[in-house]
Amino acid sequence: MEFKDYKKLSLANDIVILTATDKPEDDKRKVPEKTLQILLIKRYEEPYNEFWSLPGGFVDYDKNLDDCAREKLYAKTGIKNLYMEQLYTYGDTNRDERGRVVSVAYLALVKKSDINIQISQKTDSSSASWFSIEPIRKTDEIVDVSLISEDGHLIVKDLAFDHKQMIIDALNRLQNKIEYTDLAFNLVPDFFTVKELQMVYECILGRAIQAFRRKISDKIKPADKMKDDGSAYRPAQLYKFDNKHSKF
Amino acid sequence: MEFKDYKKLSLANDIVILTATDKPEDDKRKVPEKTLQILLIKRYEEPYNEFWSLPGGFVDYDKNLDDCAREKLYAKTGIKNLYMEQLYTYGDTNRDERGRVVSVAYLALVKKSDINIQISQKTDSSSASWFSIEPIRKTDEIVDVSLISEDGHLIVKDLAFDHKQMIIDALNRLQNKIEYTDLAFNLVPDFFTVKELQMVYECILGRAIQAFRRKISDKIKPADKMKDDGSAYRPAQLYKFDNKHSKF
DNA sequence: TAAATAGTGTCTGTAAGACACTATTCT
DNA sequence: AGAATAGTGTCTTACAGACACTATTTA
Repeated sequence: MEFKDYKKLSLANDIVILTATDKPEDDKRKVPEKTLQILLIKRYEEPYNEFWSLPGGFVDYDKNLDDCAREKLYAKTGIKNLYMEQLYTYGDTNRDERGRVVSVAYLALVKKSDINIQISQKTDSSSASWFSIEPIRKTDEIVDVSLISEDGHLIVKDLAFDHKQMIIDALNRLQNKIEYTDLAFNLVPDFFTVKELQMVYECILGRAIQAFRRKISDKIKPADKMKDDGSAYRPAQLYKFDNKHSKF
Repeated sequence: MEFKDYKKLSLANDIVILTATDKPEDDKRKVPEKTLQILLIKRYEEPYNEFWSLPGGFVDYDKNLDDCAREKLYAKTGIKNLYMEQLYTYGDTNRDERGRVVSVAYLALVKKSDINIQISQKTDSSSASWFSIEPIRKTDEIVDVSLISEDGHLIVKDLAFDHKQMIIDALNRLQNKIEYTDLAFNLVPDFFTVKELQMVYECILGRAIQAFRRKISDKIKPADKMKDDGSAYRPAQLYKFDNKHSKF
């Protein structure tokens, strides 16, 4: 038994893939701040030819929704086990001029150190690139973003479809959830300093945090390693995530 | 320009419509506790013939996703302006044996006093009914529910499709959001006593709240009315929602 | 007067903001 | 020695939990 065709429509995924990276810092003695980065794909077809867009594609009739998203994520990053959650479903009639397309957006968090260089190889006829995110806030809520490419240029054109709104929604989700979950640990290496973790929290929240060390002391445990990158002053203790009471 | 048909699938809405109502209380001098209730529809077709299910239906190709849900909600309740938010999208391949159906679930909150009696008239060849919800919690999270009809009987069969999971997800969403938003005011009449509002919070959270009056004092303002229902002892001040700093 | 609700006062513990302070390491 | 980070101590404020207390009304 099947449904009549008039009821059917196209369903897509779009994935907001975020990572945290060091901001360039001239003074090499200072601990660099962090910025969020997002992976975007350049389109080479209409509509929105030559616009940047979120990685995504149509949902396969025979696959679970979550599995589809995870497969697309793997194709772009080469990582299998990483954090992903459903974000929101966008279903306005006019969001794709080719016809009715409803899109289920996902939010994924990756450690930059985990990413495979397969990225550009796997993507066919389209180029992928990381962009730094500069959120624009109104009373703590993110209402807009600027995106800056690795060579320092702003994206001047809008993004394809309603992808900018998806990014804004994803950033707000992350900003809210980071306060009561342990999502931030998906954005630092397995071994990290307290300061590094703090920089991740601060760039997501857009504000400084006091007494940070005390607030997360029960979520981390010291590793038998010290940071050793030559450029710093006093070397910092490296920690790892203590997932005794992890909350995702 | 259109997409190929093999990409297409069926998209549905399901709506979790919740309200709060007084628990039956033998001692008429006591302020009654509140229970959450949910509106369910009895199916009279396969699959899941004679099972209870969430109100819903297929998404119209020519209508925005949100508008579709709002129209269905209006058809069931006769209310136009009420609180509704998108809950989650359920997309496992095996959730409907007739074929691939992805469903976008919504959560709606209604004041029992606002509901039109149109309900049973508007629903064609299917009967609608309210069920009291008894959540089952594990460390504060709701993991299951029992549903009790107005004549005191438990639903013994499971619900249709994955609708039970949708209800559980909706209740957890409500339980979480009620702590940092003003959603609860969608579940009390326009004029309410502090105790009545507290009963709504307590039944959603599943625990008692201390010093409730102080915590919400800046969200309510006294109305020029007192409660007057004959049965109580000292009559209580009626308040209304002060939406100066409302958060939804 | 008893019983029940309406509403206030106050103590205590916890956690965050603010910020001064000590300790350590490299140039 | 100076500069920077690593890490601690402590004061204050705010708020939640707990619970005793007063006030008001009707059976």
